[in-house]
Amino acid sequence: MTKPPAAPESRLASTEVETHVEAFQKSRDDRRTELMEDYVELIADLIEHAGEARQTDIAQRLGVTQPTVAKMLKRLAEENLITQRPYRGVFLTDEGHRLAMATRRRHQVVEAVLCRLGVDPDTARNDAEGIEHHVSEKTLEAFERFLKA
Amino acid sequence: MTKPPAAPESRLASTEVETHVEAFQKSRDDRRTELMEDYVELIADLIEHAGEARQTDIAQRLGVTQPTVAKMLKRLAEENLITQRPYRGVFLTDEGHRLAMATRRRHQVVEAVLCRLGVDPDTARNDAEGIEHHVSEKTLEAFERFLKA
DNA sequence: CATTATTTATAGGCGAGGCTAAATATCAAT
DNA sequence: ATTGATATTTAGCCTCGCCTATAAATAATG
Ligand SMILES: [Mn+2]
Ligand SMILES: [Mn+2]
Ligand SMILES: [Mn+2]
Ligand SMILES: [Mn+2]
Repeated sequence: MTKPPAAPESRLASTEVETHVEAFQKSRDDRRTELMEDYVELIADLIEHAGEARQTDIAQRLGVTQPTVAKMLKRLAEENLITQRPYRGVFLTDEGHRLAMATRRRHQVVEAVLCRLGVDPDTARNDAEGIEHHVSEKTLEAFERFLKA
Repeated sequence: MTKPPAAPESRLASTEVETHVEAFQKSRDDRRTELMEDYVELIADLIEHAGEARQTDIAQRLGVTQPTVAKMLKRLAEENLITQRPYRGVFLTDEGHRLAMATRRRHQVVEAVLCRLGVDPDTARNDAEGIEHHVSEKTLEAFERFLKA
């Protein structure tokens, strides 16, 4: 559209535009859930390794301030991913736990793939922390097949 | 910190925390530049394939409204990535062009790697649109080695 | 050249995600 | 039990990225 269908590139334009916009929309969508995934994954880790997940611990690990964490935890509670007992730490709901485990799996698989491709462990961990949120189920399965081979 | 150094896991805790926080900070940092990268890459594509990049075209491709694009273009101009000539479209500065080419390279390499690993083309394109922004130079080089092998 | 269509600009609003500062509440220790 | 340290809550404030509605400018057309 925008210009009449006479221009040479316009013939394929409409489908091209649709596939393009789909990718960008998925990307924006992923961005909205990235933080929630990092939180539940971190909370699961803290509970397993430290026995509890308090706001200050979470803040320290994420590198943000504690009031920032407090506000986000409210959102996570509203979304039924966690419950809170003041001064007793944060706990995952069943739904939160499922999301945490799914995120952890993706994180591990992505990191392992990077390592297998010769990336050094530090870089692999750092890059995986961002990449993990954009890996679809299909891509994840392809990664797992690659690791098994 | 937080607890005395007596707890069993605390011995490694301090370095663990630092590496963890580094990954999250990189992830947040990448998120800040994601959008700018998508814009300049798209603008380069539009100029090459359509001869010009107007606000309405950009909006249509990204799947957002035109005022959203107008506002973002102001930011990109402030950051010296683009220049604008009203009703004549958007143009990349040298800096913007360099960023666009770097982003395009990453996009193509990531998409190619996914395809090589057996991901179908549509999924590869969609996932690459998000993953590309979190791939460091080291990982990119590993990807390129993998593709050559 | 006057009218219409398209493009761009502007105003105002909303939620997410970050911050600092200050008030509360709990915990720990003397 | 009092005091001091630590943890949590709350209150503003900011920027970014999205939106709708509208106005203004330009382009295209009869
Ligand atoms: Mn992450
Ligand atoms: Mn992770
Ligand atoms: Mn992208
Ligand atoms: Mn891209």
